[in-house]
Amino acid sequence: MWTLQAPPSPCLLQPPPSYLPFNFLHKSSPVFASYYSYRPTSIRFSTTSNSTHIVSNPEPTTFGHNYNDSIQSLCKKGHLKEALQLLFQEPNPTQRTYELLILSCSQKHSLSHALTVHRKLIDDGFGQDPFLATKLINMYSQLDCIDHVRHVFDKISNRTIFVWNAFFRALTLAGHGEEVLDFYRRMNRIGISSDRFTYTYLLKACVASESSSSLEKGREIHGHILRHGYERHLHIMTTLIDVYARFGCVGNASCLFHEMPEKNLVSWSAMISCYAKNGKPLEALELFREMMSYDLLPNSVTMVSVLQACAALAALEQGKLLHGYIIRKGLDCILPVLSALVTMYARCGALELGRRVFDQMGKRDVVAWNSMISSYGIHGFGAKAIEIFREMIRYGVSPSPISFVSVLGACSHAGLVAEGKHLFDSMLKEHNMYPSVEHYACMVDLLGRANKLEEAAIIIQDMRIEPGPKVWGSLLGSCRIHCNVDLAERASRRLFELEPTNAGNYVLLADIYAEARMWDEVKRVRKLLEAKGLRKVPGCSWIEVKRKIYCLQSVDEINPQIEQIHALLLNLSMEMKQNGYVPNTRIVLYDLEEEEKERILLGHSEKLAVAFGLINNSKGETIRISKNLRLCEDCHSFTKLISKYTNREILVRDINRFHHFKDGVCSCGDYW
DNA sequence: TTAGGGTTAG
Repeated sequence: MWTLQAPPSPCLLQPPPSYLPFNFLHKSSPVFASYYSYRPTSIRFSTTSNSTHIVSNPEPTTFGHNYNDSIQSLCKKGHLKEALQLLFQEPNPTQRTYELLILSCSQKHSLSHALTVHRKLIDDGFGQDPFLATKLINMYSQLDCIDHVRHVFDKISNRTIFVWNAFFRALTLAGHGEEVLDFYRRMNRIGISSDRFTYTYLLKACVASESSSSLEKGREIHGHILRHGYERHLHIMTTLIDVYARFGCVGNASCLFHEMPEKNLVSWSAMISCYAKNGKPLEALELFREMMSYDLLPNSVTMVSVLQACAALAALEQGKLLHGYIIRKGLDCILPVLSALVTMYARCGALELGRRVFDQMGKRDVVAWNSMISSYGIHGFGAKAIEIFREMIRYGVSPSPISFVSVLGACSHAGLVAEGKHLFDSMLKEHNMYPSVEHYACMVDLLGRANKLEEAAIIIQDMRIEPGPKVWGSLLGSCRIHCNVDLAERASRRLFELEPTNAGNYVLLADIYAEARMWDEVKRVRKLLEAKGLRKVPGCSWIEVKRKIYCLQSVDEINPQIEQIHALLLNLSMEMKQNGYVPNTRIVLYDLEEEEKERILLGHSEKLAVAFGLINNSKGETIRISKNLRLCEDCHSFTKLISKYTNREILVRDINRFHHFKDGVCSCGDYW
């Protein structure tokens, strides 16, 4: 159907009639000029089809402007209210008009204006336009209004693949990954084919889904991708690498990456990030070097992952080189890069350098503040972490859930129980934030470490949400420190149900039994571990010597200096034994002769790294080590004595925190 | 019209 509307009256150049919804034509209003330059001819073409609206209003005015140009110009300048006033003046807004306004509502993050635009759009007969439905879904998604997203999706009858894709994206962003997969099945049942965009959203939905079978679903989508011939698609393959990375399937990710026929900076960065995040920092740095050898220049995103890898390795010299590169390439004004630098320096033991980067930041977002809070935390400066936390609030930055995890973690490392409790209580009272499982886990850790195990158990009992594996894991960890067998058995029973394949839980329980000399129980847990085909994560320590990073493992046959290392450790051990060192053989999980247990203890990766540092570093140079697990009691007391005996400063960062050994004392005050 | 990688914690 064609509708030819009456041409506008020439009186449009006169002042507007008084019935206009807004008094927008005050001379100071930015819309004033636009209004008077607008002279549409308003020929509107539309069809009755529910899928197509060809509505056009393209005529330039005498002044070289048309209506949509005016709307666009107002939107660009951020004058959304005025653009809306203009909308109500126009008898024939077009699809383009609404597209511009929807975009502007998203940018201005204004739900009230969004609702106005949406209502007017329906009144003007665009309610079934799939193009605009897609835009509306994106808009409501950005405004965090998932119910409005659902409403738009429910109402639109012509659901093009664009509409489905936008809906999947919105649901995923809102954390409803599980639902995406249900709708995907529905979409398949009614015979709508996916396109390349659908697969990337489906994969992201698998990651967002909290179901225990998310990985399997991801693999299923991978199968669909292969069946539909997208296995060479750059974006889909990159997303797939990221999905496997997030599930910790480094092997799968690496296979895909190496089989990709075409790679770009994003795919390289995704793989580097996968290694950095999954305990393979050396591989991350190696891949970064390889990428650079192809003259592919890293961007800020790549640099963040590489800095993470340096942080994991405590590779200070490498980190400094990267900092130089970041400055040369002008990436030192990008907030995530600066936050990553703060963390890198702190995790490499150079807290002061991290603080310097933090102090020089012109602008600080909550992540930057959190980086600094956790940096003080891992170094054991709990009071300082609380001070930074308070300073952040004074500066007007609202704490995020991670700010609380960081500051509570800092209290935990420093044994600040009362302060931690107070901060925990302030979450709801002062910041209107309900504690999550992570926060409860921090509280259990705080109380547990401080040997208030029963109080920690009561916290779990009174939780308003289901205690997850993190909470029970914290309790089990505390039972390990204070050797509480009864509570450990309770915690591990739950953990074995919740995380049947996490080897770490079985090892912790076996450690507790070993410490209590309950050898039959140790054997039982070990058998359970073997029956499930699980393996203890092997301990490994990294050390940087003359800008090169070395990895030492307890069963190390790769290092050419291994014999020299063993000999040095044996000598040191014998000499220190004469000066009071007693090997803590109780932590060895096997019921062996004392001598054999001592030999096992001397083979711990952290001691090998210390010896390697003593052999290869210059005299007096600080030894910096990073370890993938928690430092064991024996390595801790051994390193304390070595620092005194060899007059060396030794920095060891374990999975939890920093240990700064000097003159026979550790900065953690033996509380870790 | 839609798309891929990143920052903070335990």
